[in-house]
Amino acid sequence: MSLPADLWPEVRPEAARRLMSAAVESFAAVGFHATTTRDIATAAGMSPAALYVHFPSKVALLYEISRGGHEQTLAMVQDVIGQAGSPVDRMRALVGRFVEWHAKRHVVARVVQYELRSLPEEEYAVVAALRRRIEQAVQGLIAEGVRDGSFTVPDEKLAARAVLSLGIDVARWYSERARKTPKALGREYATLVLRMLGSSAH
Amino acid sequence: MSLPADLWPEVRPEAARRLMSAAVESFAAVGFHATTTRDIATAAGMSPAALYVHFPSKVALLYEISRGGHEQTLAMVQDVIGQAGSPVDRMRALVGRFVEWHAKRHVVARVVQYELRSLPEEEYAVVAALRRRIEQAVQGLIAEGVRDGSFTVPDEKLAARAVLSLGIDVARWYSERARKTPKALGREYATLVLRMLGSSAH
DNA sequence: CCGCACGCTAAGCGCGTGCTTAGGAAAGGA
DNA sequence: TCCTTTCCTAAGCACGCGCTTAGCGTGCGG
Repeated sequence: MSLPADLWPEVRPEAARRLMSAAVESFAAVGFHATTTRDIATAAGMSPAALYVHFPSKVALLYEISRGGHEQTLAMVQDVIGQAGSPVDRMRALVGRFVEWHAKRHVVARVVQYELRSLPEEEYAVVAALRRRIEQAVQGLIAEGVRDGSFTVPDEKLAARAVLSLGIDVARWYSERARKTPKALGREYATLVLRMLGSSAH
Repeated sequence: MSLPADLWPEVRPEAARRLMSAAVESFAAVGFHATTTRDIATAAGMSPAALYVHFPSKVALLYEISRGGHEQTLAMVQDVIGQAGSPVDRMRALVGRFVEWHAKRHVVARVVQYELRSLPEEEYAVVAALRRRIEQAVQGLIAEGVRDGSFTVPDEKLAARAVLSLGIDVARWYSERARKTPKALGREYATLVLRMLGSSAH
């Protein structure tokens, strides 16, 4: 379960990035509370005290990872939805990219999606606001498709939730041993989603 | 977030059941590792030492909850799939029941679905075997539908995984504040799934 | 009525945790 | 060449954890 060094290329110094990478691996593997600062530091090739040079606390490290991952996801969703194209085309692209991201980055996606409750209240509120924006963007796209007749769903909010569920749950089960590439998975899931939304154009 | 006392009616004595209920609540709320034996015992109205009268360890408590939940789920899946009826009818019933179970029992479902990695290796193997049987049963039903022409999916295994993902992810987001009842949610998700599987009979 | 068994508690143990502190090494700038 | 800053380590602190133990109370059976 390797983590590309390009996950957070902008993080400086390199030692902080190594700590984040080590933290992501362990948070994904065993969870935030089962991960110790000694685990993180050792995996980063440092002593436990070094963690506190770069981060104020262990949970601050989780917050950086969580916020960054959510910001990346929101930016990607907004980028796709903001493109020109029919709701069907944009939904196909959105699901393809969303699922691909969760498959390709399933390690960090697992932390992003499943360690929310380990965040303190204020930090959780920040991340929850990002999540709402993602869901609202997807729901908006579905509403557009309903208006122009491409989609037929009785409950737009529920449909948005189902679409996101499929992508989010990829983080739970995808692994390097999966036979399907992230891109292929994204394409197939896009087909499933368009059918689910009642689109005949697929 | 209340838990019906009928979740494990067969567990005796009543003190053990109170401990399991308290454990489920806390495991669902903050996770296995963030839950302490003092948390569990206090919520059950006992001292920490009392836990060890009924369970050999904290993780044994988790295993009881996890195995029981998986057995209930497998029994329900096998019951539905074993009924007479077309693949479309049985899939509609299956998704309806599966989603309803995860919504209604979202607290224990959250423990069942998201605390697997906290189980020791041998206990995990037992639960993983139960999960494979669930997935194989769903995949078998999809294959039947493909054979009789009711479903059209390029990848039966992936379709089974997507179907289960929708249900499993309900455990993550459903709450008492959800506007939709578990039964209504099950019905709507069944419609979405039948469309997803390419069935026109819905 | 007495003794035994069961269920529980109070108190504690040994260990591991998140985080702190004092000091050292290396690099860079004056 | 010397001083300052940055990054790190070794060592440790205070606390909380999972679990154990000795003893008590209650209920039941002989």
